[in-house]
Formats: sequence, structure tokens, C-alpha cells
Amino acid sequence: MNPHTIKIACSNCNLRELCLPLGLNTQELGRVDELVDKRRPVKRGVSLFRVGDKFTSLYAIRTGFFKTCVTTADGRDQVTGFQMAGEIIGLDGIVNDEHSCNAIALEDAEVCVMPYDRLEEISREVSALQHHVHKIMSREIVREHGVMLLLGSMRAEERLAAFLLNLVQRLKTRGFSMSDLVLRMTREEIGSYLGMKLETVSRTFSKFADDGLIEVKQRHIHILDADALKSIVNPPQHCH
Amino acid sequence: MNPHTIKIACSNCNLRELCLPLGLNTQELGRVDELVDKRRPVKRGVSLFRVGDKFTSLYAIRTGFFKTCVTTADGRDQVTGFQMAGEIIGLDGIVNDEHSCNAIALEDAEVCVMPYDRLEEISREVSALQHHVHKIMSREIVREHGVMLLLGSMRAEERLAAFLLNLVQRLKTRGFSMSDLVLRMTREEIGSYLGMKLETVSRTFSKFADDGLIEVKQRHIHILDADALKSIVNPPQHCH
DNA sequence: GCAGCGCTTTGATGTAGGTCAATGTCGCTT
DNA sequence: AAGCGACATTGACCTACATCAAAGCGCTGC
Repeated sequence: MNPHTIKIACSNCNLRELCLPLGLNTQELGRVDELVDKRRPVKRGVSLFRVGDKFTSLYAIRTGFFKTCVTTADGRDQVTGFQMAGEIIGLDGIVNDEHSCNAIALEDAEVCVMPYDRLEEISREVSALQHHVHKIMSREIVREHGVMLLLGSMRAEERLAAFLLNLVQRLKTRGFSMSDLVLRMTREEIGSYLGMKLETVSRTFSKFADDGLIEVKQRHIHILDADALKSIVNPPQHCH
Repeated sequence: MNPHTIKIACSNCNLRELCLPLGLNTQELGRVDELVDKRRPVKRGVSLFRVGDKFTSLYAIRTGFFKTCVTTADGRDQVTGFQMAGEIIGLDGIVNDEHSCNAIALEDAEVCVMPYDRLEEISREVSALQHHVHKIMSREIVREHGVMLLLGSMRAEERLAAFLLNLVQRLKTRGFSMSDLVLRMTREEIGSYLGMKLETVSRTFSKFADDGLIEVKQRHIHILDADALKSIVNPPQHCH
């Protein structure tokens, strides 16, 4: 192995347990290392792919933070998700061989490029990888169910509380604090994701702060009472 | 081949072009025929699977009509989709080996049961099937993006117009009329899916009828002006 | 150090759609 | 065929959130 190969080997990657299935043997790991063609840096504000781009690859986020969004004919757009290190984006492109959403870096980022035909080929040989790919897609479907629930039947406070808890949970998995986070997106982007206007996002943050649930200083959020946030999302039942 | 085998062979199924990839050779078709373990009837109002059920199989709808829905801790629920003949349900179960939504028949139905481990096994051998499975999952992800857009940034009339056009489009693919449809779900279920109350669904139907876009007689809808519905979903741009 | 800009906060007011309630329609059972 | 129950429609009123508008904050670049 030359140093270059080592550099982009999944088997040495510190995000391995987020991207890859567990329990691969040495030979399988070797095959999986061939998945990543190269790495690609994406500057803040730049898109990794856009609606209509030919679909060629999936991308594993190594560093940085993305949003994905779709657009209506009349220019309104809807953020469909925020993605962080260890997460896979580009799945939307498989069905029609072209991307149907935009993926934009919210901070300087680097992704691992996994050519899709190679992924299919290696999945046929390594069944743990095959299953893993299915799980990733299924997870995305289930996540979106959750967003539909949020958009379809929650009120503003519930949505924002759910959003914060979700973010902090994912950050925790990556070794960050459960109580402090820095939002990488604007109020407007949060609002788009949650189906509310940026002013409502701001007011709701202020409300949470007034109620002593969080501290807000611009994009820095300190969570003071996670349980209270949870009980906003799942209002405690009162017996009758 | 005995008659029983023939009976549940995908290769003879009239929905084949909806469920299966095109262009399989005879040998591949033979393998794919092994996908379906058995058929299972589901009476109207009965669930095919429920939240928490162990995941074992995907289901191809042969006849009938389903809704899938998720539930909040406090009992509100959200319809996440309506599925008709030729569509695949159960993908939500892959990620955690148990289902995370309920699938309920809205009319007497019959599904083909495809044990998931067999699907993985055959996908490894028949790459067209592998790709097809990926496409089905990707299509579901893209569909959900569309629902997020609808829930997050459209108004009631736009939502209902988009809903009707989507239904009628899918029915057309199945050989039904572009202008007449029978809703298999209640106003409340439509409302849940579209993030609005049943009264608003009813009022919006009445509004469309008053405007001469559709005729509504209970669950029978006759579309008079599909273009007008389209222009509600994508309001024509006015230059400035 | 301050000018300018992008983002955020906060206030005042408007409205789409929710809520509550009454009535209507249809299909099913007896 | 009458009566019941599930679903749908319509009206009157209300509220959560949107909209419009005005500061405020904290960068970045000169």
C-alpha cells in the first residue's frame, strides 16, 4: 500500500463506524476500501450537486455540514434535511439517474465520493455492505416519516424542540456535548425545514430562553432543560 | 411447473411492469419468481403490519388500497402515504428490523409477500433486481421530499390540488381514467396526509367545485379542468 | 475604528385555517 | 322502510402563525 491509498481507506477512517457495517473481515474490508474513489472538498456555500445533475455517486460526509433542498416551480424552496459527518447524501439520484435536490455545504466540507456502479458491484459480493446500504436508505425513509409527522401535526414549539433534540442527539453520537451546539444554518433555513417563517423560529427560540429551557446567543445554543424540551415534543398525558 | 407455482409467479403477473425491472432474461425471471413466498389477503380496515412488528418481508400490493401512518406519543397520527396496486410497502422496517409505521387496508386487498432475506439473496445474483430495489427505495425518498415540500410550503388549495393530480396520475399508469376517481380514504385521512383538518379538506373540495374545476359527489371526484388544478399547484409567474 | 451587510430580534397587525357546532347524506341493519 | 351510525358539509368564530416594519447585533474589509 502506498501512502495515497492509505489516505483514503475507509478501514482507517475515524468515521468508519458511522459509514460502514460492523463486523467485516479483513478481506471484506479490503473490498470496501475500493468504494471511495476520491475525496472532494466543498467550500461553504457551494453545492455538491444540484437538481438535474447526472447521478454518478453517493457521498459520505467526512467533515462539514450540508443542507439538501428542493424547489417549487415558482421559486419557493424547502430544506429537506441537514446532514453532518458520517452521513450519506445523494440517494435521491438513484431513481431517475439524476439528482432531484440540491446539496449545499453550510460550512467548508469534505466528502468521500463513492461511484454508484462500484457500490452496486461490491454490494453483490459483500452481503453485509448490501444490507448496510438498504439500512441507510430505509433510515432515510423513516427519518422523512418523522419530518412528515412534524410538519403535518405539530405546532411551532413542538417542531423547534424536536429539531433541537434531534440535532443534539446526532452530535452526541459524534462525541459532542449534549448541552451545547452551534447552529450551522440560518433561522430562515431552520424555518424552511420546519415549515415556519424565520421570525417564528426566532420568537420561539426567545420563548424557550424566557422559559429557562435554553440560552441563545446568536447561533450558539446552550440547552438547560432537555427534559422540558422532550415534554414539549411529547406533551405529558393528563388522565381523564 | 404445477398450477400452484404458476399462480403466484411474477412472470405471469399483470402488474409485472410495475413491480419488476424490465429486460430480464428467462433465467433471471425464474429466479425472480422465487421472490414471492405467498399471497396474503387483507380485509378492509385490517393492518398488514403495525409499529413494532418484527420486519420479515416486503409486500407488493396486488389489489386494493393501503394507507401507512405513524403516531405521536400523545396519540395524534399522521398518514405518511397512500399505496395502490403495484407499489411496494414495508421498506420502513429494514433499518431497525421492526416496522415503524402501520399499514392499513382501505379496501379489501391482496399482497404478495416477499421475504426480505430472499430478496437480498436474489438481488446479489440478479443485478437488475438489485438496481430495481435501490430505485424503489430512492423513489420513496424522492416522493417524501415532495410531501415535505407540500407540507412545508404550500397552502391548502395547492396541497389538495397536488394530491388530486398525483392520485389521478398514478391511476392513469394503471389504466384508469384521468378525469374520474373514487377516493378510498376519508376526508380526515386526506387531511392527515396533507396536514390540514377534515373541514378544510371539505371546504377546499367545495371551493374547487364552485370554481368549476371538479365535481364532487361524496368520494367520487370528476376532474373538469386539470390544467387549472396544475396552475394552482404551480402558480403562473408574473413578470415584474 | 467604523461603514456596510447579512442575519437576528422584536413589535404591531392581518389572515388562513383551526375549532366548535349544527345539519345533511348515504349505506346498512333489522 | 325506518332508524342508526359513519362520514361529509357548512357556518360562525377564534387563534397561531404569517406578514410587514423597524431596530439591533456582530462580522468583515478598508
